[in-house]
Amino acid sequence: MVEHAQEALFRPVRAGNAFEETVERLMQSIRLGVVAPGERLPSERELATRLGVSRVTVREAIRSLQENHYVESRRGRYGGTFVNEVLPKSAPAKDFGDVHDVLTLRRVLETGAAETAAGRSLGPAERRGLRARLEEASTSTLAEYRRKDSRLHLAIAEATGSAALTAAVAESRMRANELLDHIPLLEPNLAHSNAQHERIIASILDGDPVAARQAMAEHLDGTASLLRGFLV
Amino acid sequence: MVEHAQEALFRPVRAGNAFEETVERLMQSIRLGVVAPGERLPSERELATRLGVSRVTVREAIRSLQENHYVESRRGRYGGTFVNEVLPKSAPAKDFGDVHDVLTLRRVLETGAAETAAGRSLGPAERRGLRARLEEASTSTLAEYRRKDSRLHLAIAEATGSAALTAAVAESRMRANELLDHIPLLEPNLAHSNAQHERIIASILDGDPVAARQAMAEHLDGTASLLRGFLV
DNA sequence: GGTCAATGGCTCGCAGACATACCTTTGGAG
DNA sequence: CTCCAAAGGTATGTCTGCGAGCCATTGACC
Repeated sequence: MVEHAQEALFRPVRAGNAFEETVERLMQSIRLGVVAPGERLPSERELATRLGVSRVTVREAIRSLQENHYVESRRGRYGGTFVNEVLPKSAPAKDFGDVHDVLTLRRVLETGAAETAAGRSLGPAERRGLRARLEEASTSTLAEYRRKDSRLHLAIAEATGSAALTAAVAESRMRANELLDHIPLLEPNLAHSNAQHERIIASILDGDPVAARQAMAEHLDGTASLLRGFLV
Repeated sequence: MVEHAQEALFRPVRAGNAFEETVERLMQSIRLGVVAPGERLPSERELATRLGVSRVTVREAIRSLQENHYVESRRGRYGGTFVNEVLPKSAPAKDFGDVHDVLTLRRVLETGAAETAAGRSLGPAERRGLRARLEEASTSTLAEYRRKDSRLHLAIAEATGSAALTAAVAESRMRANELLDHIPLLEPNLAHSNAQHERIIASILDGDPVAARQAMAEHLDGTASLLRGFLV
């Protein structure tokens, strides 16, 4: 029997209970900027259907987000659950146990996504989307940077046309962001990131997979070494 | 709100119920050759702990595998649940809906894994393990090829030192194998695969990330185009 | 001003999964 | 030959999560 592969295959079948998983997903969609401040989440009934969870569970998750001041709900038609304009600071440190794990997977997924996206022929809508996200990120403030940055990276993953890859990137980014939230974000870093973003997007739009991978790798390695420096 | 990223984030939180997920995991460990024919699965109590599931659920899953002639259980000390020497043929065709999805993610993960593994300094045990898996695969018969092939690829993923990446590769391979089980496996393909395997492992052991990625990409693209040809 | 569709708010009974405890079988060690 | 540890086999009470239905609120539209 192959010993080590078992660790992967016999890992827990579910990360947490339905409630916790649901909270996690909604948090992700907010923290990654998929649903921006002021915007409305899908209705409870729709979320229940899409997340494959009962409405009761969705409501419990939303209540939890309300209590932590991430969202507010309004009743009546045209009501719904809205993301607050001012979001709480991130949770107080979790386990940094597997920094290497997170960073390794992130690097593989995101450099692969950049390369794959560059190798496809993108439609005009996709090209516009990428440019728009790039613009968003480059003009963002320090406060909203992490969210705009994630939206850009998610857009790149989407440009691969693979839902599974997009989901994997979202998951990986969320884990990486948990770590990144604990190190300072400085203006110079931000400017540097923006320059790298431009190179990445340009390479993708030019259809140059090698350059896109290379640019993404440099971009990620930058924050990775920052992280390793701060956490060790 | 970014529309498409929602598809990834608002996907179902759980693939199935605890029972189905457990069956899936045990099937994976058998079909991927992590537990070989004749070998014993971990005890029910251990599986329950590691999979984060009750022993009742583990037993139901094992019963299901028994009924499908994948395993047999023996009582008493030194008993246990053993993988049958002769395994049933794979299930009758599932949905080929997202071939592109599966292949895209597989390519990203496995080329990334090969590159990462080649970029690390591997210990003697890891190097021996890789060579052993290569030997296994190259001397295998047609019948057991898919399993030995998976063991080799999993060993490469393990060599990255990232459990998360290994788990992702296992998951991805399982999905890819479901597709591959429906196309013929011919002697010439097998010989070709073996040659490619040698190049991949050689590049990893030489510490040449670029060559490792390149070799893995060619290897995967071969079966990918085979698949696309047969399924379209 | 009335209507009504869509949304959040709420309740209750059922099925699945769980923890826990105990029973039965088996074969190696002493 | 006896003992007993470790494995599968069984039973029971609890709790989480689900389904389904209904209520309360709201604002656009007529």
